[in-house]
Amino acid sequence: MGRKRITPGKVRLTEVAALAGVSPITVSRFFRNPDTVSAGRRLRIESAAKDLGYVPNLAARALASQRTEVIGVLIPSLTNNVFSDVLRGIYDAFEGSRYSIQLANTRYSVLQEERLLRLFLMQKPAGLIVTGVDQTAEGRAITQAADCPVVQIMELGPDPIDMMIGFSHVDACYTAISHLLAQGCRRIGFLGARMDPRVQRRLQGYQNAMKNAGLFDPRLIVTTAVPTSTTMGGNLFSDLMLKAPDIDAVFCANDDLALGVLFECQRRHIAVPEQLAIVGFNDMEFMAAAVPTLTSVRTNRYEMGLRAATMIMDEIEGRPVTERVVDLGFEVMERQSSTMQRSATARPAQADRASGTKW
Amino acid sequence: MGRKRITPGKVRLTEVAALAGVSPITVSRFFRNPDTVSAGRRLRIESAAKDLGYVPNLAARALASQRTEVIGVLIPSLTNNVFSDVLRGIYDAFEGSRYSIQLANTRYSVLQEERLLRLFLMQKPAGLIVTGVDQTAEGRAITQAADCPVVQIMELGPDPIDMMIGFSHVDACYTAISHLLAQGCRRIGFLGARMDPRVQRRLQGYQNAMKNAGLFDPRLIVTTAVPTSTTMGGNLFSDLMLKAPDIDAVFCANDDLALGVLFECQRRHIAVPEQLAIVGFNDMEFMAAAVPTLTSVRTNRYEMGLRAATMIMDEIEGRPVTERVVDLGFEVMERQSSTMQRSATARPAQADRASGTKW
DNA sequence: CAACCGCGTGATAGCGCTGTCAATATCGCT
DNA sequence: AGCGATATTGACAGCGCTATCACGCGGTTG
Repeated sequence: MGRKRITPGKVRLTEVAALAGVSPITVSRFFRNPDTVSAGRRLRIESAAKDLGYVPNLAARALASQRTEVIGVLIPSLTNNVFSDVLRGIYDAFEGSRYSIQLANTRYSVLQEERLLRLFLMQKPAGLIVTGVDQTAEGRAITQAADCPVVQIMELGPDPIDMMIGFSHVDACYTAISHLLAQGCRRIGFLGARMDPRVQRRLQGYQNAMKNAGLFDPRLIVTTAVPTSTTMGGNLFSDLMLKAPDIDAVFCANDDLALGVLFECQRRHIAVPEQLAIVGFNDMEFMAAAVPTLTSVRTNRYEMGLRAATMIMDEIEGRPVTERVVDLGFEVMERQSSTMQRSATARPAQADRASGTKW
Repeated sequence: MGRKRITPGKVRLTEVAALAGVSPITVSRFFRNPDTVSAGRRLRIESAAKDLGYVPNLAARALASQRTEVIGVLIPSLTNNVFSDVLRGIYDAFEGSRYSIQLANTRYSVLQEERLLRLFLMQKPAGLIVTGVDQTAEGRAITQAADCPVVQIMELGPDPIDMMIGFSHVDACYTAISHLLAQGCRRIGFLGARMDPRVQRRLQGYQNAMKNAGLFDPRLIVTTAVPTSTTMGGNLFSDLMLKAPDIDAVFCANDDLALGVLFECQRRHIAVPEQLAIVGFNDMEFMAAAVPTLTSVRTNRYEMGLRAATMIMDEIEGRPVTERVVDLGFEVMERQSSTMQRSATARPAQADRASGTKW
């Protein structure tokens, strides 16, 4: 004969309604949209709820309303600090709201991403934040089919699923290389690890810049599929020195690599920037503290997370989102490692000892 | 007269049951515990569910069963990479399980932590992972009252809420300082930022070691409440040099600070380790790549997250957790920045230029 | 002055699943 | 063969909330 559950001092909508002298549905309305309830009842309900210590049951709400208040966030890595900045922005934006964040790690795999997308979507999330623009066709399709706001973050692309916020990695790298060219560098190496889609777009920007300058040489490019690390920066740089000992600058697809290159230069007594200029990407905090200070491309990661979250909430709550594709831009932070007063002649880096070491 | 919702091709437990020729409750049992259903029906249900593309409705499950499958995780910071390693372990462990992780950021505030604890507990989570042992009394009480497994991570303490996994920060720092003393260092500085409870315990370990050696001097300690950063490492070191110019070693409460100190030494032409030994804490990846390589205290953060999650799952699923307090230990990774063959006489660091710089 | 609108409110009937208990089938044993 | 014990299975009645529709009421409209 069914369950005979005893629900002792449980506080439900009904209890609040009884105390406030209204119907349960009115209490429900009060919690979802106070404005639809007349002022008098509003006050009575409010105090009744407080007196009883009422806490809404989210599972019941989700079941009855057929939707959840979960925001799904898909990022490729939990270790890469680039994403922790974005995440902080997202969490800060949703802090105190009724939405809760469901975070998942795609590990840079589009297949994993599609699987997780599917997993999230079957729970009918209130919104979705996904990294990058390289979802599988299937993943795009099911995401588009789900009618919830979606923001793609970290980069820009021609065909947003819904909304988009990021910057052009191609342009960012192109600009960084242009800066090196303006400093008189001619043999500029490219170091990249992991080679996820965003790093590949940076490589594209590098190639564009070098080809435009008539300086492209495939031997200047050294990459690996292995995840990035400082140690890897040193290793990649060592490889590069074997392939192209005459380099006068290195662009690193991220700052960890750049730090590794700096250390390797110290090990090899290569003067930075006199013999070799270094430029990184992301502008992590340590770049400005290094000796010499390291040039990098600043990206607005915290703001990206913050605004992505805001766009989602605006969309959900019916506030029109006019800017559906937001370019957050970037800035080349020119520091000691790439700025020099010198002639535009190439000076190879293959020295065994530094002559005018600054550090 | 109630809703007349049209539920077109919706696949519920009932639909699967109809196709499989069993009752809905049997299908429900099949999904929760396949062993309780006879083999014949098991196969029929399995294929029926697959044919129909059945997806369980988690909200309905949570409402009916009065519990969720949410694991709450409370960490103090999303930026500090120490926690991203732990998180990675936690996410890896729960990957593919039925549990979903709810992450929240206490921002190093016990009040925030208590608020979030309350927030989580009212949703009846399946488990809870909290950072550290310094919850408010109120926070401890409500957490203990909730009957779900709880793991405190990152450190150890005398009175676990439920389970605990970490290591002794006091011992770890004591051991690191002992290493420096064994190397002949006498005037060992302590640099700390943020000064959260764990850093304070490291300071305690430092004080114990220095007092035991009869070398304690409060002027050797420089701390700040500001969050840690590489730049801050340089700043704190500069302060220390003003207060105690005769230091021959610096212990940094984390690796960012240590890197900042290294850079500041390069700026000031102080030879490491000849004039100044440096030891960090956490053993981030870059420590082994620096020039000179930097000594640090390795902690098993990934494993900590992994095992905390495993303990939670074991507890939930009725597998007895015998080791309810796990000491993961630590290891002093002795590297160039703190190892030297030299006499035990103090050599002050206040040089203006390096004589035998290695880098 | 009837028709109409919109606001605030309430009654009703689920949302899709599981706890509880009863019923039946299966088995081992005396 | 008879009996209790053990696995399987099912019926029923909610879990706590919200979608939907209905209604009353004051104010506008033609």
